[in-house]
Amino acid sequence: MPQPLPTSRDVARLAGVSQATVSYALTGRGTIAAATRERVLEVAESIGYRPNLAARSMRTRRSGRLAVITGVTLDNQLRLLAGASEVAEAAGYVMETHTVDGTVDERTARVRDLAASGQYEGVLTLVPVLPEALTSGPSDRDGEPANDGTTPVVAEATFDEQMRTLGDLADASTVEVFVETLVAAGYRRFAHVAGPEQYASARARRDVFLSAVARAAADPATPDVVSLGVLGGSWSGDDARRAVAEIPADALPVAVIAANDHLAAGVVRGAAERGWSVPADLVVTGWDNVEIGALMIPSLTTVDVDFPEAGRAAMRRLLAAIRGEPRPPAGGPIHRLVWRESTGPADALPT
Amino acid sequence: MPQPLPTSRDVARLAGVSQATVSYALTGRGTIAAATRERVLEVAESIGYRPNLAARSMRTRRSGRLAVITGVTLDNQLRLLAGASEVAEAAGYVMETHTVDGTVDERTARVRDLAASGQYEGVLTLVPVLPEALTSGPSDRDGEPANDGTTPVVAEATFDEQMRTLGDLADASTVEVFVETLVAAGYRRFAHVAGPEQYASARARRDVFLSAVARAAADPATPDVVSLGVLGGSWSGDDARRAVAEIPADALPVAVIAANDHLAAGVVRGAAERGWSVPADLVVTGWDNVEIGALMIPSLTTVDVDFPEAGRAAMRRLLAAIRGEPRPPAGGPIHRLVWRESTGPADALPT
DNA sequence: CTGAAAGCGCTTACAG
DNA sequence: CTGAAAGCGCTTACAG
Repeated sequence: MPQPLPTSRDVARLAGVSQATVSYALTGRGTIAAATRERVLEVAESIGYRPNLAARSMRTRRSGRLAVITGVTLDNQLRLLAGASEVAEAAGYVMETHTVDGTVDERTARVRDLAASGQYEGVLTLVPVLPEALTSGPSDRDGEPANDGTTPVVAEATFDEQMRTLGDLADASTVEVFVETLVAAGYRRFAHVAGPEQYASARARRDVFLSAVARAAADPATPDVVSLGVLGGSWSGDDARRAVAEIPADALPVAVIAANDHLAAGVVRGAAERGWSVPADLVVTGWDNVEIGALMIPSLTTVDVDFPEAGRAAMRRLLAAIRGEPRPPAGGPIHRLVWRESTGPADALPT
Repeated sequence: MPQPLPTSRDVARLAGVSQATVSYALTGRGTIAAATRERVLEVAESIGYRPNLAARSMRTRRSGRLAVITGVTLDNQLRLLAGASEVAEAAGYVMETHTVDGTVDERTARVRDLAASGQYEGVLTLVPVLPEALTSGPSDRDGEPANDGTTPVVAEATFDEQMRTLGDLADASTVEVFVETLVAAGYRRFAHVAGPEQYASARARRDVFLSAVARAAADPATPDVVSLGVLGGSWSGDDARRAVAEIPADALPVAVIAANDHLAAGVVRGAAERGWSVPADLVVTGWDNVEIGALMIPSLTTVDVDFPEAGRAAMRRLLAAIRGEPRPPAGGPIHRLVWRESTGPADALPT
């Protein structure tokens, strides 16, 4: 049933040339007369010839394929993948996606395994892994080479020695801006509704929250700033809703930094259930700029994350590593604060 | 720098056997003594031998790879892909994702091209294409073979002769349940906030809305049921918010069927801007069951869509086509109505 | 139960 | 500028 596909030998026979000439005509590599080249291309086209990529790959030892490791949970990963795929395709690579689950060690093992498989010219992981799985490019000054293999492995995010996460997406420094801005606007009591401990981004946001509030409290100008603590600990908006019950009633007005928009939506709902008004009694910030957040009542103050750009940047780093080029310069910032109704009227806050 | 990976010849030499024996030991195909097999496996393991898949593929003429075509827009696609990938991996295939954009004709051409490339054992498209791009399996009674190629092509959704979409995800029949239930609850004036014309799912929801309202109006028991028309026409929640302005003020109470949750959120906000209360003055339904919809005030009545199952089902159909098996039986329903606050108190509506 | 040999479809020095 | 030949790493009849 599977009728044989035409091969370069067929093209050669029909065009009255050798297989080598067909190869030269198609790849544009050797030297070849324009007329010959044209005739070969015509014949190839006419019989619907498509080079067998497996054969080509075996001969050239280049698979033209990249592996991208993604996690199971976040919807945002698709936008990351779209950005990465855009850059990979433009560079002539096909991207294969592998989904991993499990602990850091398991993810790290999976990444090493894919790199060792020899099937790929490079591996990009969008989920954090231990540094030992990564190769460092020739000009990558800031990390010691850990993977001695031959396949470059690059990560969007990695763990440093204290198991903190480094990477664009895990950068939580905008939480500091939230806190400072709200302190300047007069808020004194702060709470954080955190995401799960095992998420690097969740830990980063929590840590920045705690240090920013501590710094404000240490500031002689605002000695009355106080942290009401870290609540929650999952990505469930319903948990966030329940967490509002733990905020003391006499703490109003209170400012809540939620680890993402779903949690922020839960906080709004939890506040309503206690008869609190947002933003009059409680202000809240989210993260991710989910589309619906702009339409909620009140609309959510949040952090817009340029996922496609993060994906593109990560893929650019992988391509550079494959080509032995220096690590490309960082692109623009991928985080942007979006102030909306959930933190009060715009004129009460800086833009 | 790229130090050569060990080959089956290396394993053979080290184990003191022939290359053929190594192949038999690894694939478990020929007949081989248990002791020999074990020794070969040990050697292979010890030198970290991994078969070169390109070479194997060239010899067996089986690539072990499937192409999945996905669109650029919907976040939900990731969940579809996850389901499809689960089934593909379990069957021993690697899945490669290709993103397409453009018109139906362009998408159709792209799918045909991928099928003709000979790189894949099968192609699954999650975006609608014309039937001419599809192959029909040997036992696929309900469609004539259009693609004469050798690579099976299966679609999650396809267009019929009237360019209507057929497929699980495009099934909009639950819109009918929304309308009928709201008519039974006493609502008489209905509006639809539609998605973009070029989306099959948007067209299907609009069509079912129109026919369901027409049917209710034709029912002697409810002759006063009336359609206020189709508003909107994009996936932008902000457009939906503005569309509320087109609803006549004297139409209250009104029931709005929105094509998805983002649009429904826009409708809620648009209603608030006109001083209308949801659900007292206006009830609204969405689609997709986005996580945040359960936390909004009011929470959104919606349709939960089992995207992973839709992906699994589509991949099962592709695998059956590849194996020449009959089309697998349909799984359970992938749509489930979720009644929430945006259509009024639960006790006023059936569950 | 095991090995020698052919061949999958390409590309690439090397001659001419 | 073009062709003959080798070889990428596997698998698979076919002998033995």
